[in-house]
Amino acid sequence: MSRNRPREEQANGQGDGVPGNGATAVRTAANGTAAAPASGARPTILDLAALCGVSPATVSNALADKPNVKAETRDLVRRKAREIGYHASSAARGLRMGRSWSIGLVVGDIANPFVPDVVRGVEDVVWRERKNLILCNTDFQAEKKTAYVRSLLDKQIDGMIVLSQILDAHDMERVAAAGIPLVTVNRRAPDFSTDYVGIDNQSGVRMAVDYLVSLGHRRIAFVKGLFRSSSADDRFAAFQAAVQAHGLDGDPSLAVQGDYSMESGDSAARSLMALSQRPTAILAANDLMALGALGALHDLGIRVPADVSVVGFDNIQLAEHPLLNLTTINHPKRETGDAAARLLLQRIAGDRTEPPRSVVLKPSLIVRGTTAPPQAVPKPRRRRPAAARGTAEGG
Amino acid sequence: MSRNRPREEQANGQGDGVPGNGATAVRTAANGTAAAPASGARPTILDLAALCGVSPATVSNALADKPNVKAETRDLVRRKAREIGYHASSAARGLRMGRSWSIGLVVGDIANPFVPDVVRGVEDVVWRERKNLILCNTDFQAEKKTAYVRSLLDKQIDGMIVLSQILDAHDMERVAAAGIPLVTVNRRAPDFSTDYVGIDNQSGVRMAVDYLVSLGHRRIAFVKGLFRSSSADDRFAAFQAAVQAHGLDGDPSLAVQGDYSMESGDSAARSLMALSQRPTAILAANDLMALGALGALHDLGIRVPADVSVVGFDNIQLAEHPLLNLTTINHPKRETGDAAARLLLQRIAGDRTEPPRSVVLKPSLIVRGTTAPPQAVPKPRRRRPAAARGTAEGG
DNA sequence: AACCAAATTAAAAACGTTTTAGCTCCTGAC
DNA sequence: GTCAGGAGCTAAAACGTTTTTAATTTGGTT
Repeated sequence: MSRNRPREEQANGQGDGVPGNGATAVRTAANGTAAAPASGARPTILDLAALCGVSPATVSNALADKPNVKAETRDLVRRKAREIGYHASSAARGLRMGRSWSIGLVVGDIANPFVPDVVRGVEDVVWRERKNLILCNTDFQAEKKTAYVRSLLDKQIDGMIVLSQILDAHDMERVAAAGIPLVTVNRRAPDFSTDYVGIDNQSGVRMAVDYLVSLGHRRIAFVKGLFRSSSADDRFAAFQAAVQAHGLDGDPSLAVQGDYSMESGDSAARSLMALSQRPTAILAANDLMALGALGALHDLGIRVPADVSVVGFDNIQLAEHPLLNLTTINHPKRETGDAAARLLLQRIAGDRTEPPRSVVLKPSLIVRGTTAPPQAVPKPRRRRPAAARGTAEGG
Repeated sequence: MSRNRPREEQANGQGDGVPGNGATAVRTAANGTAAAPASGARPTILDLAALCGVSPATVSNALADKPNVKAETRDLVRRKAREIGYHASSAARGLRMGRSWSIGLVVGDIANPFVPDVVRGVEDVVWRERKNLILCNTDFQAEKKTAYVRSLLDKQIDGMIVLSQILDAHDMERVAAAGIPLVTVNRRAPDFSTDYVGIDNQSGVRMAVDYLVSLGHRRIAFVKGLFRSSSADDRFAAFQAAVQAHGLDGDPSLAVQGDYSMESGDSAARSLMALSQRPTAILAANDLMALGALGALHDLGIRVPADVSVVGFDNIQLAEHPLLNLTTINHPKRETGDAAARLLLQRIAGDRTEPPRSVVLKPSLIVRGTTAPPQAVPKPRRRRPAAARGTAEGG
């Protein structure tokens, strides 16, 4: 190892007395006393220190822009560092400082079209601080969740964002014990103990129901989401409340269970259409199920929106395709990720003992082509009923 | 700090002379000599060693299941480790061993519906080895790409997967110099120097063209993808070759430039329909553009597939929705991620000097409802022409 | 009883940083 | 001419592992 004698090197470099003289330093490195790193291995702070004729401590301080190093020296170090392509080892730094400059992002299923958009939001702000994102896909399995959390803690992540699911008590406790900040998204910790970002599900559902009622609908069906994922309960509860508020028919057979998948939306619609007294409108707890319903209705030859109106929730990217043209409640996905990341970064930088904060984003109604007054046009279907309505943001 | 005197502790534990005696060890820990970790801080290997009355080296060996430790001791250590919740610090381990058990995944835009599916494939296999995935979203920006690569190298990642883009020469060189394995996906390194996973674009496009020709189409338009993303050139070249092979009209105005976005598909279709001599079929380099075209045709009142057939490429999730029902070429996305991860893991575990390998996956034709013989039904549009065709896998 | 090989374990040296405590100049004030 | 104080730097101690080398114990033979 060439770097076993920094002492000599330092004396040498110092003796030159001209720290600003790059040529001298280069010659020093090249003349056989071997300040340059071994060819293959990446340079360490010792190599750089030797090359600059200063101590590792000074190199560290110079690169960190600490005030206790002469401007001249700082610049020299910086220049040489760039020259030899020196970059501090994250592992060493992490070990010493007890952090990793990466944040863990725990999602249920990255392939769900809702998720990547919020991931984008997170990435955007995390990137600005040059932190890394560790993606953990749990498939909603408890075991995988626990294992990932443990792994993240071992890595001493700076913080953690959990999307559309909750950690079990043990994991939660571990995270708290490790003192790493946690932001939950779309699903609150049972004890409200963490920072939280979500959407006002109640007002979102309310908007949808109000709108349908304003169109004249009285029998409105609801396709529920799965309990384990984002606030399905909230949305259903809100639906029930809204229905009651309007004094509508609270027929329990109008509420059917889905699991947030397109298939479940498909079968939900089929079972609803099999009812002796059909609903005139279907509100689904997410867009995927709404789209599934749309597909089923199409297959059944039931016209949308002439025979049945359909409303989704989330406003995923493809919902606005002219052939789908789904009326839905917009969930600000990117903003959600953005807010979660901001909250997390603030918590990381600031006081960890402050009480938990919440950010509740506002949904909005997006009226497209799958909604109309009930029994509107009992004639043969026109080319694209209500398509001319276009995309308008309501609320 | 309670852990400042491991020496005494060890001597103490050793004096007991009964390493197998758990009770003794526990008493040792409890009797005030402080073998237990300080309340808040997480336990280190020293704490555990003291608690078990053995040296840190033995603990390490025991946990790593090295053969040179007595079964009895190993079990004791394991038990106690679990008891106090000991987990090795990744930073320390990484520093010592020069690796990080995480792999970097560089994507252009996670919000592109194609991407999450391949990410799932990667995650699945990476998870099996309990490695972490660091997600890097480059937005196809050179600067962001370079910065991420550097950050990944600082982290001493075990390996790297780059999706649908290429690293510039400098970055490539850095990665090579660091000796970390790299797998490129959908886009080969210019010098073929890395492992590669892709799809046979040529045969995919060929299938699509063959199918359209077999339906009777002679004027087939092509919507090109953007150079910077996945093998747009390959697909266009393959299109030209196929057209030529069938002796079709090679009218250059039938090839229009897109950028893989839905909007570009929309405007491509509009400009194609503005031609004095319209194409009877449109083949797009990806599904998003094909769906964009579908939307535009719908707006223009042009019937699909009666007036114009549309074929996509990739088979993204929503392409199979009954209302879109897009005929397309399936790109095995999950398998792509799977293969890339496998290749990478093999390279990490095995010989890094072996010549680079390639995995080229086979596309397949998925016939759905957006294709039909040209001029098939010049009568008023039926409810869903060709919908009954359903989903059949061809090829 | 002594010796040897094998089986276990311990000690110590890395790994590459950051930070604390001190050291050495130098400057200006007394 | 000394002293205080600050600027600029260095030495050395962590941080928590793994691995190499050395030491010790164990058990079997003579």
